[in-house]
Amino acid sequence: MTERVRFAPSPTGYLHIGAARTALFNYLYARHNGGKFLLRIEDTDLQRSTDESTRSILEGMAWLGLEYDEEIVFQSDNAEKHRQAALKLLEEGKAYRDFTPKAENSDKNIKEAIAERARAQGGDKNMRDNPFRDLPKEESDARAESGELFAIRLKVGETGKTSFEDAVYGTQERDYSEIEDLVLLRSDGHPLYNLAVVCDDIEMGITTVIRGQDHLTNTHKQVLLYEALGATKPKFAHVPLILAPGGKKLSKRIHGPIVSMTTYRDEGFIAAAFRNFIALLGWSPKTDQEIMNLPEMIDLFTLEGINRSSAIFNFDANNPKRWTDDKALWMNAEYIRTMFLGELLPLVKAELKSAKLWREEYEDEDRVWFEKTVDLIRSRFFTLKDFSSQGRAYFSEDFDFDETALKKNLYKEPKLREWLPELADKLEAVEPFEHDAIQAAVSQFAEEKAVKVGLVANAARAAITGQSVGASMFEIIEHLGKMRVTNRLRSQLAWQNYQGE
RNA sequence: GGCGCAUUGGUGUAGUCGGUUAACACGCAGCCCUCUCAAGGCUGAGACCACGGGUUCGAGCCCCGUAUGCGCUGCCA
Repeated sequence: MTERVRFAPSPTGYLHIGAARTALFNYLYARHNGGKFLLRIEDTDLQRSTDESTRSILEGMAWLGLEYDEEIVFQSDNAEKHRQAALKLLEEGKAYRDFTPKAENSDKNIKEAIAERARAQGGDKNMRDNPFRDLPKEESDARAESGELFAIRLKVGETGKTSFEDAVYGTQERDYSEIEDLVLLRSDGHPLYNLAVVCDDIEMGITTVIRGQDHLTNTHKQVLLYEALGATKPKFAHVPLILAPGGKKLSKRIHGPIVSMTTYRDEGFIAAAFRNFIALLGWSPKTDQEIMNLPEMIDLFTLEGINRSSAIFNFDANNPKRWTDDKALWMNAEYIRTMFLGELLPLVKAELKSAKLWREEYEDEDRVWFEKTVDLIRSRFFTLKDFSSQGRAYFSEDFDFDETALKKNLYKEPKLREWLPELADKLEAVEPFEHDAIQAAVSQFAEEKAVKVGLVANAARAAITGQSVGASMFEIIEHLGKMRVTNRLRSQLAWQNYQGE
């Protein structure tokens, strides 16, 4: 039987990092087993669902390269089928009408309210005490016909327990006494989550459900539904949650854009790198290999490799250098410096375009120069953003001078103000304008001034690139060319704010 | 409150049928390389494997308890 799995996000916000990982795992599982990866948008909560969210989820998945098979299923389109299923269960006596008037829940602090109520009841709550549970059919029918509103609840058995085999957490059991008679259909006829999920999973022929561990207890209710509906239940695999530092829940409200997939795209992450990073949160190939491309990941992925404890996504909101997980940043840098140049170029192009630094010549007569530039500077960069910030001097004459570069490499030796233009004159005469000849010229110049080569080279770097760090100075000089280099060395721009030391 | 799940260095993870100096990666410190910074190479700090009891000649691995965290407990998803 071919495996069919699905990713089923509710469109109530952007694509959350945890959801993205769930999608990834589903995708990997499907591809590893030659199965189908389906997408279902769970938009049954009309109040909170938005098209904007759906678009953002789709964008995030496309960015990560998670292509789904078959048409997207919108859960709201199936509402009528869900209702029919509930009615069928009612007909068969497996569900009952509950005429209790709907309690108005203010959705503010609803979680706390529920927990509070549960605490007050203690552990003695009898899940089978609904007065309408055993209402005679005739009376129930009569009240319904008279127009009285009712919800439909599943009639959970008096004794017994549900059980299922979880591929990650092992055998799971739950006594019926712990499961309430869950509402299937709201009194306004609106089908609820558990019913909708089960109906759709059956309809879509889902064979394995891979989802967050927060659904582990929901699964027992769904197992009951599969049984009532006479359907065979799929395999289940619950994946551990991704938490914020300190083991707290990673939430949009508290942690902001750090949890959104789009943030990483917008902040210059390589999709392959981020995908690689989140794959390793809660899953391991059980080898020392960490850098994996998609085909390798697909090849190595198994449910057995998923572990049970939740992972912490590390970051420090107060430290700009650690705005997101260290390892994610490292991995992105690793990808930037080792990926095929041909794959990196379009990404750099997009970044330069958005920073208004892109010139069409880079794809035409300056193509080779552009490629060499990217290759020259990429090894020190962490994100694509660095190409337009730290790397700005390579693409524009209008760049800023880094404060450290100014103080450490220029202002410390005031004579450099005269020396640099002199160095420019010297370089002017270098022919051919190549690495070794340039190095010889700079060394000679340093010797004449009786200073270390490093002093001159670092000063030149500051004046030419605005940075205190970067590639070999001689390579940079050769690469940028005589014209730009001499102009920048003669320019007094860097000394504008010099106030003496 | 009840029920469920989890617990290996700061973080992500390895640890086969119980016998290891508890491994790898990120991060951190130092050294080498060097015109700087990365990269690379080398070295180091950091975990009595949450805690307490068992079982055993021997436990990170098995059992029980406790603590902590998380999840569920809704006519939300």
